[in-house]
Formats: sequence, C-alpha cells, structure tokens
Amino acid sequence: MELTRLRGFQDLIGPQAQTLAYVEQRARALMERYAIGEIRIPLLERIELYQRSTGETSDIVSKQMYTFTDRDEAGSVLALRPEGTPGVVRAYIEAGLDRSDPEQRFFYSGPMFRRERPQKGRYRQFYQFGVEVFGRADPACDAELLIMIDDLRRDLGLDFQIELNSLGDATCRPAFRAALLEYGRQHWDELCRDCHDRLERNPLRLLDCKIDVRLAEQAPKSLDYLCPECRRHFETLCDLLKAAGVQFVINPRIVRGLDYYMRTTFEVTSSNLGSQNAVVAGGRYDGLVEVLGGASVAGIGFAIGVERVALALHAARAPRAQLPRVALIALGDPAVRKATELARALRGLPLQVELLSTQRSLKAQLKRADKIGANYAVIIGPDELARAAAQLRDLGASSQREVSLDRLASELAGGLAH
RNA sequence: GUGAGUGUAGCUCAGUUGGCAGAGCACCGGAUUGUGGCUCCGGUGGUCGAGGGUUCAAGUCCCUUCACUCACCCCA
Repeated sequence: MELTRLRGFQDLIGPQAQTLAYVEQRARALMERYAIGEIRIPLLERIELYQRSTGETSDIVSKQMYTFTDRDEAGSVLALRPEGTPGVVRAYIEAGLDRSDPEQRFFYSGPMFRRERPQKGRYRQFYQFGVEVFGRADPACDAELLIMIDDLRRDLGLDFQIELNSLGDATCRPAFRAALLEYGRQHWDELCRDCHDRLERNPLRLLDCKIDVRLAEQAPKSLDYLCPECRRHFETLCDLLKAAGVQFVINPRIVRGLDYYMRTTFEVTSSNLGSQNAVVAGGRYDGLVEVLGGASVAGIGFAIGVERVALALHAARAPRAQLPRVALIALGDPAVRKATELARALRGLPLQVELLSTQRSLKAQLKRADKIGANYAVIIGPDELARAAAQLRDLGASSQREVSLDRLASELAGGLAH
C-alpha cells in the first residue's frame, strides 16, 4: 500500500475514537456546570498571529508549525494552528469583547498541529480541549480553573499530579531573568549543550533541564524574586486550593515554553503515560490581549491533551455501560421487509439494533450476533412470519421462545428491566 | 533535528550453519437441510517493508532506503 497516512498522524478507529469522544463529552458536561460557553475558531490563521503571541523563540513557532503560502496576491503565509490560545484571543479582540464586555469565559475543542518527532502521547495532529478566561486578574479565578481540572480528574476516576509555580510579572521577572543569566554564565562549563542554547534563546528554560538535575535545582527560583503583589497572588491561590481540598505541589521548575505566560503557571501530569506525561498545562497571560492589539485585559487558560487523558484512561480501565444490543436475523425477502420495519421500532425503545446480513445462513448470522456482543437475537423466518411471530433468543442464557410480533417490543423492554 | 530498537499472513510471532515460507489467533466453509459460544475437520490469505549487492541458492550475509516504536528534545 503506497498511499498510507502521514507520519505522526493517526486514524482513530472504533474504541479509540470512542474514548476520545468520552473524554470530550465529560469535559463538555463540566463546562456546562461551570457556565463556560463554547468558542469555535478556524484551524488556519496568519503566521504572524503565532509569531507575535506564542513567540519567535519558542520551539513551536521556530520549528514545529505547518505553514504554506496562500494563493492570494499578497502571498500571505498561513499556519495550521499549533495551539488554541492565540486564535481565541484574536477572536475575542476581533469581536470587540475586550471593550464592550471584557469578562468572558470560553472553551474550545479540536485538533492542533505540530510537526514534531512522533512518540507515545505525541502526534502531529492532536486534540486539545482548552479553557480561556478574560478580564479576571484575581487569584480566585486561577483557583477555579485548577479546581475545574481536579473535578475532571475525579469524574474520570484518574490520578493526576498538579504542579504549580509563579513566574512573576513585568515588575519582578527582569531581576529573576538577570539572576538566571548570571547563574548560567557562572556555570557555563558545567551546562549541557542544550542549555547553552537555552541560555541565549530563553533563559527560563534552563530550569527544564533533565540532564543535570542538580544544576537546575540549585538555579535561582522565580518564587524568590516575586514582587509583593505577585507573592500575594500566589499565596492566595495556594490558600484557596488548600481550602478546596485540591492536592498540588509547588514546583519552581515549571516553566512554560511560550512567551506570554506570567505569574501562575501549572502542569498536570499522569504517572502511567511514559515520557510525554503532561495531560493538562496552562497559566496566566495578562498582557497577551494587548500584545495582539486589544485593550489591557487579564487572561488565563489551560489546555487538556485529550488523547493523553484517553491513554491514561485506557491504562486505568474501560469506561461506561451501553444500551443492550439486539441482532435482527431475517430469513427470506418477506421477512427482511418485516425486520427492517421492526428494527426501527426497537431502536426507539431505545435499544442498539443491528440488522444482520440477510443473504447469509441462519448459522452464520447467529455467529455474527455472538461476535458483535449482542445480548439478544430476534429471528424471523418464513414460518414465524406466517404466524406474525419471531423467535426471541437470549444469547447469554441460550434460551429461546416464540413471541408474537406485536408484543416483541414490550417483551424486550420488560426483559431488559431485570 | 539526534539516538536506540523493530519490520515475515488481517493480528501476535517462530523460522537452525544460507537449502521447498510456518504456527496460533482471526476470517470462510463443513461436521449440524432453520440455531451462536466449546470441540473436530477443511479452506482462503505472503512483493518476508522497499531497492541493490554477494552466492548455484538469501527471510537469513553486506550496502542503501523507507516505515513503525521508544527515548532525547519539546510539550498537550
């Protein structure tokens, strides 16, 4: 086969697709309870949107975007969205909400695209479910988002570890950054090659280093450089989370790779996922709306890695019960006509009804019924049709009895009650 | 972008010093004229990832290449 799927892209078939849908559905249900409305934005944007917000020095913008030149006269360069936040902020400003009604809460759900080397839990098209809140600078808002994540975790029956940090703001971050640069220069000879790069491009990411953990641990911590206001924000957030009973740890090495984060940043991991273990990540981005040409409005958000959560769910256990399933077996054309009609009535009960391939033998059809996991088989042949009846077979108990067609629906509904 | 591991039937894999490509599962049929699962019997199914080389002979040895997986990196 020469026309195969692209590297790092996946076909999600049957149960895999179902688990993703399940995670999305639970998250949607949560949004309803938190009174957060949906926003749907394009998958394609001008490349400049990401350059200005995500940041030229970020890995995402510098080497992971799918871009192409449009066919317009200007030769605009477009990019498949690598993350959701910039598009949501753009839409928010474009709708004039930053001026008319700045306090807004949105959720979005859909695919993102990054051209990375694929591995477990990392794909070139992947699904994010994200939440963005505008116009709320108070720590209660940060707390609410983390509580929301904890609610989802509980709802799915999973174990997540929440790690929290504060990066400071425009007042205190410069001093911290300078201290980190100084530390990096002092220890230049001990740093790994990647860290030499990091120091120049984005010194904060020095803290991400996993090669020499000790060096990263001893590096200056943003928490030690917070200005009084940032400190109060962070402490209030921690208090609120403790009061709400949300488990978390403070990890001074949580640094997000994107330029726009400030103050609160967090990462939520699951232990049964391999090395790509971040299932949720996010943080505060006051100032981003302004950078993209809007008013000065605070913002904060997070994104859930839907297939990573699905993977964790799969590793934990299989979810949800479904409707009882009935296999309809018809023998001969007149019976097929009757069965087609019957299928519709039974689906309305509701039941999962599958009309089996009517060209095949009874034996083959029963075999198929067993294979698809049907609980009941309803068999209609010429004899039954003549008596306006059907054989109702309980495939689990291997018992069978004849039921008149007009009573079949109520028999099935009744039989399923216990 | 870097590294390591793996590519043989739809799936999981075996294949000896180079010597006729196999098993289990799945699928189809039969044993049972209209009754599933269990059992037994039979059958379909192969570019041995691709290309080249060595050899009388290559799934096996050599070179190249591609894909997948995991890790680095990065992140959801």
